[in-house]
Amino acid sequence: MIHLTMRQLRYFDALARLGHFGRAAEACAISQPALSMQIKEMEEALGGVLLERNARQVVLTRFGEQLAERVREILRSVDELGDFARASRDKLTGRLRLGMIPTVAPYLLPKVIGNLTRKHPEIDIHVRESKTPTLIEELVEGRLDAAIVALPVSEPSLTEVALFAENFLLVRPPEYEGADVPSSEMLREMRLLLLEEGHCFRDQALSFCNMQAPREMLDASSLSTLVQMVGAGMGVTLIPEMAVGVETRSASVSLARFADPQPQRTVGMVWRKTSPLAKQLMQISEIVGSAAEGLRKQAAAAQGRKRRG
Amino acid sequence: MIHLTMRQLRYFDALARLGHFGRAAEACAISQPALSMQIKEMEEALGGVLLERNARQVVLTRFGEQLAERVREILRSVDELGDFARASRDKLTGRLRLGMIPTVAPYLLPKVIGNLTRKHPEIDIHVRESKTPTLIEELVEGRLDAAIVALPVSEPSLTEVALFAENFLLVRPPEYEGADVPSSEMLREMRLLLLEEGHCFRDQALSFCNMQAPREMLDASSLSTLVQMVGAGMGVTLIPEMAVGVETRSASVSLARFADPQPQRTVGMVWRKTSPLAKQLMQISEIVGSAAEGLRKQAAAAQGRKRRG
DNA sequence: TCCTAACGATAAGATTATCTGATGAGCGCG
DNA sequence: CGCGCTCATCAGATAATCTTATCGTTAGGA
Repeated sequence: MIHLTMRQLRYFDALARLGHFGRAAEACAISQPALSMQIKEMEEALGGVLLERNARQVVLTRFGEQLAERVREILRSVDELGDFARASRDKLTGRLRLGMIPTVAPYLLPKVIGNLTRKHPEIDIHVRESKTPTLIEELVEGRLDAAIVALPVSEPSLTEVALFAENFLLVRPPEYEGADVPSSEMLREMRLLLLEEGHCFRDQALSFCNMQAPREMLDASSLSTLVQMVGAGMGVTLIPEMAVGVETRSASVSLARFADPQPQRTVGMVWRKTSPLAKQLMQISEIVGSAAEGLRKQAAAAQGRKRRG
Repeated sequence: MIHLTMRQLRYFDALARLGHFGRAAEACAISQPALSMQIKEMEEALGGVLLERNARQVVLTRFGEQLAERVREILRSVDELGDFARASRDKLTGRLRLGMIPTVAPYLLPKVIGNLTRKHPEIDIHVRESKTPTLIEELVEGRLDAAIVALPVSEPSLTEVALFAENFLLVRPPEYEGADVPSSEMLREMRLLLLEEGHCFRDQALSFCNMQAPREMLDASSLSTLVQMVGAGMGVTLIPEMAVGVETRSASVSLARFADPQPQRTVGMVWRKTSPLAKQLMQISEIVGSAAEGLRKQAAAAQGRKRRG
């Protein structure tokens, strides 16, 4: 019977991911020779070459590639044993790797971390901010425990829970204050500023206006930048309610609410259906949801002040 | 992050299976203290008690039980990495754990082992002889690579390939030689000797006669015994064609073939759909099939001699 | 009630596996 | 042609794991 160790699997996984002995060793917090040796032993144990060492790079053989997939799956299961153990103890404790999209994170995160650590001091939150596809991939692969994204995700292996829905508000240069709110058709005639490609919020905004992406190449990398651009008179944009408090506080822009049906998005939390933390995550989603609720109330108040001010 | 080793998983698996530190240690080919230590470390790593050490026995906790299931699954995947590696090398080589039912094994096995090792000298065949349910269980759990049983098995996780169909012949005491062959209805009036419970061949025989099990408690544990009992005038029985050569050579019994539709069974080979050896197993099934073909020709010749002799 | 056998836990020393740091060899690039 | 980057190899150090011997507990029989 072939004798593989967990070490070998972990090292190989790192190597397969990074394609570089030195960096993989660093990721495993060991020296490069240690990794080389384990990989070599693994190849001997399996009786096949896992990767080709070309001068400038390391490439997985077809065999190595297929094996890497299986190994990843195994490591995921092994890591889940730990989660399962924690869940069995039935307390909200230990590491929680949480992903968030960039149009939610800056506004929701402080509140979430505050509420969560207040209610569960033993919890150890690691947050990663990425766009939806990256988050989903990491989630499915077990490198995240849960993610907060715009729904729907429609990934069959994931459970999704809606946290809240929020409207999009129109941000215009200050001289528009009090002007009529344009319909979605009229928006198409205006210069609409957008986030760069890959942000789901960009697509949602475009979809509301029922338009293609303009080819102006002025895309911003954050909502904050967008609002600044509007303040500079470069055009108009949309932002989610949640961002109102933070983003319009110090900018000289005019905020307006669309007529019904207002554009909106649903933000929710997703996790692997098979996650042993399911029960805990459901609890957490409630905490996050109420944090968001509080935030939206603040934002509404801020908008009121803004409009009156 | 929790650090579990493959050792710990293997030792725990053995312990969960055997429920006994000493025997589990023996199964792992280590000393009992070594196993105790690893289990203890595993419990510490997971932060939960895996089993209760009562004075006379060890019992898995609910947590341990659930964990054991996951661990088994993981170990199965890990072991399959080896199989996968072999399969990738695309040669028929290495260990092959093959199960067979007792009404096939004694007749087919010598020929199969001969043919297989002749064509593939590097193959290392381990055979286990058990009744169908045991074989299927071990197969599904990854403790066997393939099994030869009577079809259908109807286990959704298994692939089944028919190897051959064989008729059942009537075995009577010698004085019946040349007498009319009874119909299946008439069989019910005769004293039909059967294998003990659990053999699929017993059920197939009963089903052909369309009858319940008689309550005579004379069940035999092998076809060989059955034929001897017939020779001693205790009744009649059925045997599969394949057994004719071996079982009636030295017994003074009369063989007769039923009128069509003759009773029969289909013998086939099964393996996990997910087995990385699938390709190889398909090849092997062909070799086994042709071995069986040869055997059945021999058996037919033997029957001819018997009838004439 | 006491003794014994069975069982799992513990401890000390030996053994094996794994790691580090130094160094070597192959290769692309300036 | 030598430099820098990369992975492989080696020797000695360190850490993980094992074995043997022994202990404490408990159930069952004398």
